[in-house]
Amino acid sequence: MRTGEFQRNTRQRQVILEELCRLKSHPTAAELHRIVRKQLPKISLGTIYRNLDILVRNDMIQKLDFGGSEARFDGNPNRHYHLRCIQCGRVDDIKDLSTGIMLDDFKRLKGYKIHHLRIEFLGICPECQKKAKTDNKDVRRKKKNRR
Amino acid sequence: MRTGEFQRNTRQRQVILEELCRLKSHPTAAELHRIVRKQLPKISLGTIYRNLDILVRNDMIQKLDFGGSEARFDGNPNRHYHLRCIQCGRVDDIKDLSTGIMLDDFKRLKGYKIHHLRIEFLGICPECQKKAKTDNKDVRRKKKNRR
DNA sequence: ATTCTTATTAGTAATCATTATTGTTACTGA
DNA sequence: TCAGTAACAATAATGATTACTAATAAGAAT
Repeated sequence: MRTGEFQRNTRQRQVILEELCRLKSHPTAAELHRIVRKQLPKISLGTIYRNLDILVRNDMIQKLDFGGSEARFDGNPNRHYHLRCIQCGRVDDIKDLSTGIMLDDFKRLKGYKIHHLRIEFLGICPECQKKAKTDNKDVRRKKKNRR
Repeated sequence: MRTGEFQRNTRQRQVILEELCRLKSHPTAAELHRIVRKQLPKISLGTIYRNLDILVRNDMIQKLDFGGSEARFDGNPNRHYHLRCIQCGRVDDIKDLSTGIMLDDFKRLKGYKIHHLRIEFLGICPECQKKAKTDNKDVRRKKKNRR
């Protein structure tokens, strides 16, 4: 699945990726739509969503869907940390986490007034692990019985 | 705003808070609706949402709105860390973060298979800080000119 | 206790981000 | 050249949440 889930490199997808990577901001799908439309006036919001999804699945970009309303997208696929404004929703990168933290003891970071730090562990819970196992068995059985 | 934003202690709000605090799981609004309906069969989903919102604003519960679809709610208002299943959306508490991490070096935690750790800094960006200042000025001016 | 005020409710409609569907276009490989 | 299909634009559908409205009931005043 790594590379090449998609087999046609359309102009739409090229421009979406280009523009997203060029931007230092972390636009929402709608914002990106507005930007890409300057080059491709007929492109639809659905195409933006569809391609962003594909690019995420191919690890070429990141989807930043914290709570709140709209998800935001980051042209940098490498994991790094983010600063989010709880008022306007704006998202900034943190280049060097450790330095950033040392600098002023969590109170301020890139001009932000930090309210709190959220740490979240993402993984697969025990039940879903079990389910995945039995699902795999089912798949194997089905494969065997094919045709 | 701390306590007493609401002035009537309705049965609906009591039961919502009670049930949420009793549960160790972190139910969605819809799940909580199903549960509370056993005691108050006529309660509507809107009432659940409205009261959860009020309780959050009064720091009596927490809203856990990571990305994904539904937000989840936690009857414990004190900050602590969470484990989230990226498959089913289930959320568990982490009681002692440091011990938890030491235990098995991020690979496993409470039976979860950890995929990654998300760190997010939440705060107010420089622009919103400026805006807040001018807004306050406006408020002061308006107060002066009252009546 | 009874009345009064209005915060809160149930029920429902509206909103908004996102996803799915549909009919069409245009690659791609035979 | 043509069949098959990825991807498109346009638009409808979905699903969580919020807003609206008339009815209800909590708590104060009488």
